[in-house]
Amino acid sequence: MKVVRPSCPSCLTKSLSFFSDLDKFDLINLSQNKTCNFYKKGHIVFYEGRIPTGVYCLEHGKVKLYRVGLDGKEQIVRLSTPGSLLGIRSLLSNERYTLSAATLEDSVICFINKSFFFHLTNKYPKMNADIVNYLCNQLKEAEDKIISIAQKPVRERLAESLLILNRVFKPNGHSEIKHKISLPREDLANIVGTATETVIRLLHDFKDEKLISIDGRSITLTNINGLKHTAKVFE
Amino acid sequence: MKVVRPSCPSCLTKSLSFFSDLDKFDLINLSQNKTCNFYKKGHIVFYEGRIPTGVYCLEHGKVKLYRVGLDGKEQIVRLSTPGSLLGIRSLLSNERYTLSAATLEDSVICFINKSFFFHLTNKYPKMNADIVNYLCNQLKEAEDKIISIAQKPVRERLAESLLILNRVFKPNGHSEIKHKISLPREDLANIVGTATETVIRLLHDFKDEKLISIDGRSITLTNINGLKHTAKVFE
DNA sequence: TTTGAAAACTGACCCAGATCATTTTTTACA
DNA sequence: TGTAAAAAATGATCTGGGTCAGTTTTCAAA
Repeated sequence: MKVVRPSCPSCLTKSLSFFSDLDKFDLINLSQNKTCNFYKKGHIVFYEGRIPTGVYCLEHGKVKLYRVGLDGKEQIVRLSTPGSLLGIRSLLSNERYTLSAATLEDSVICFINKSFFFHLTNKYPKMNADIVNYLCNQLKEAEDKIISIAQKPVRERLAESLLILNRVFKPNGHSEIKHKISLPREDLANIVGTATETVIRLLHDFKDEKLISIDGRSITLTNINGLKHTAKVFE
Repeated sequence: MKVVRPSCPSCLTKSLSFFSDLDKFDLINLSQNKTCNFYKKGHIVFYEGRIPTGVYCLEHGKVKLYRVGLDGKEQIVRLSTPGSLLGIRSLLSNERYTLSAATLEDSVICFINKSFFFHLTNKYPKMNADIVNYLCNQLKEAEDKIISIAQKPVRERLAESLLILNRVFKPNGHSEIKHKISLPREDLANIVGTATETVIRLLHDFKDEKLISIDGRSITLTNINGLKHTAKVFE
């Protein structure tokens, strides 16, 4: 875990994040009050059960938030992309982390301590409003997931998850370009809430149905509308 | 749906709610700015898809929040008890309702319009903090439910749900007294995320195992620790 | 370029829990 | 108090998808 020193005023993900309204002075301040680390793929950012002492800001890379069940099986609850704050829920409600976070690829993650973060939220009311909005969105997505897992068969859920991953894993701003989803089948299974073997079998079916193409470990969606149809997603 | 007129300053659920810090003046103001209705058991408070114009405050009774799937099967996402605000998530994130709300028993529910509600949240910063906390809790509970549905067998989930219902349906403050859970088996199934017949069979098993007693339609938990054990809940 | 460990894949088998059809019990209300 | 409709209960059957035990492929490091 290497220490790196990106500066906040020039941070590329700033515009995506909660810090977009900070003035120049506070951005420099933020730069000085944060610590920033490089995490190799697969490394753990924080563990469930630990007490938060601040908040993590994902600058580059991808992170999974998950919980490990009694039988050792993990359930991925959410994926995070650059600009997201990790662990903010536990910090705000003053509780231990209820999820663990691990990187899905090499990532750069900054850490901002509690007191400085709250100093900022107090100074910028807009930040508070953004945070409320963020929590609302997460709640909506969590409720969607409850309904999806409770009611839809695995086939539909997998199609749904592939569509979501396609959005999440898309390179910045290039929505039209076909890109690869590169995630172990096991992680995919832990997102969908099923067994790895079932994911593999269904991916094979999807390939036969020309919905996706598989190249080694990575997946490309070749028929988005077809997938929406099999996912029974209509909007 | 009868109009009733309980006064906010003397509202019994005030102390449980987000309005506990309002001064006398604003409580009287709130009384005058709200409309309050009596809803018979089973009636709908709001429908998924509608645009919120304010927020509902449950004064008396019980409410289920649910979504109906494509096949007509409903999934209950959450239950609300007196003092809760209904529909606040959609109001705050300025979206349509994503869930429907219906009463589980005769209830009294007040409605506070958007502008007056935001007037209050602006005036009382504590209200904002309480709301953030409330959202955090709901998010945590939603995430718990995702993991529970994805990983636990129905038997464990049913035991878990009975324990939660026992807390939710408990008469005010009397935690030690054994009371009846009176909820149709179908609703119970829609909470757990399973078929009604499966709930009935498992309740029968629980009865045989002396974990609960069944009296007609209502259920009493007779062995809380036993249920915790079958639910694999440890805290 | 080789190689060995990890990931992906395949096949066989099985069971938790869904579905459907029917009977019995409960409860609301005439 | 009787009765009809709703809810609960029971039985039979079926299947989606989990589990286990292997084989094959991929890929990163030597």
